[in-house]
Amino acid sequence: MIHTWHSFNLVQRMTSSLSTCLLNICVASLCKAQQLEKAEAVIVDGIRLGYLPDVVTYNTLIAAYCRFDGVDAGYKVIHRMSEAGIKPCVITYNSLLASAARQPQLSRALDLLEEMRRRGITPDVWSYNTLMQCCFKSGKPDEANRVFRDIILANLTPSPTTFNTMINGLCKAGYPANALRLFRNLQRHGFLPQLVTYNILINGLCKSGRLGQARRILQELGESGHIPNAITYTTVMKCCFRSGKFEQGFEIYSEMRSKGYTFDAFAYCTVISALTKIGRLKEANDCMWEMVRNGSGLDIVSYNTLINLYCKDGKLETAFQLLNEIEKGGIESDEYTHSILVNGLCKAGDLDRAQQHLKYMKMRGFQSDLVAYNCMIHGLCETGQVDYAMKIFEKMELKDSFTYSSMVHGLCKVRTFRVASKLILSCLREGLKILAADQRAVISGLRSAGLKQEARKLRSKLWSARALAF
DNA sequence: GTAGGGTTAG
Repeated sequence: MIHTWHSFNLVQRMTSSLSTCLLNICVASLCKAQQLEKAEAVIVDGIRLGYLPDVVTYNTLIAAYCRFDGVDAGYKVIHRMSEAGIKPCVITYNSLLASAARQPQLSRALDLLEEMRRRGITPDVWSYNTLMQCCFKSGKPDEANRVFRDIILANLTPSPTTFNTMINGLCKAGYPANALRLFRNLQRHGFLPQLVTYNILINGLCKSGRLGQARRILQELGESGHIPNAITYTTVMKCCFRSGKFEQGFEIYSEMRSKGYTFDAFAYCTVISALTKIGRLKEANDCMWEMVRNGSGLDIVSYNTLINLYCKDGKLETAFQLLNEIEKGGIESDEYTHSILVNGLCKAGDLDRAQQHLKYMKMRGFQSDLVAYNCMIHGLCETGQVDYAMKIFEKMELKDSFTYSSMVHGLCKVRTFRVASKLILSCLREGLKILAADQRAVISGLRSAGLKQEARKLRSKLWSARALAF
């Protein structure tokens, strides 16, 4: 009797776990298809029919809400989870943390961590890795470093991701030398770099102009036994384009093709923008159509690349049409999209419309409109409206070396060398550099205008600024 | 449930 009862119980348990498993598969596939409301409905129906959800069901749902709609959306599900009598676990909170890191919202991430501890859920190395990533993305490398030290000093075993996140974060924060030092230190302590690690480092070193070191790491990657993947190829290709070695970059592109690597939007955009930059528009167009044919679901970066190509090809109306279409399709444009368009309008000589578009950008409130303003300054100077450019220049709160260079260049064109010289000096005070050609133009301009004393003074200031740069 | 590559201006 007892034996029968026991088997019955076992069968019941097995059936119920099987039904939960089915439910989870169903919820996961709906979440993947971004049909979150349907997934929730399935959970409700499931409960009615005896398919009981478990922590995995809710974790899947929360992860999807976090990915598609942000932390708050994910967090709301925790209440429904509790109502169903299921307690969140460390994975639940790690999804929420990841979402906070993506934004990034550092204070939110710290609150979540605190809440975990309060609820008796011990954060694991994933939680801390994510927190580190969040610190880096919030522009706080020191905080990230502190978390890193905590991981090492606490009873947590750092994972390869811990090191990769740290190396990547240091590169992105402008400390590639520290990243390389950490990499070497870890190697000395027996850390075997993963392919990701090499990719991170090659990219970081290349972007900071350390081509020799990047090449050395690429060579080490070859000797490590890892097979470079499409990401490695795209990274190295981009490195070549950045340093003006276009032919070498295109060779890597051919090699990637002949070796049968699958092209994704990252690879296509790298090639299309390089071809666009050097005016090989026919090839850029061919590549673009190949991407459109092959690529499922182009994102805003891909569209920006296409819009840029249309602008450079003189097809401004097509560019604006494309913008309309993508926004109708629910993809949000960003500051790149509109800076590209402002630049296109300036290059086409339509300064009025460029300025209108700049106003529109301001109204939409993008993260930054610095590049668009720089294009405007440059465009106005090129069309002889230097005074107007200067007015805009003076109103700009944020300026960079492009802003100063364009303005100085424009002032030289109308032989206003004294003002140009003043601008160079304030540029130096802000720690920015302007193009050497524009520096020379101002010095020789001052001289030719008989302002020899001022020319000498500017030259010596520029000289000491260069001397102090390292 | 965490980490890597792509888009703009002088």
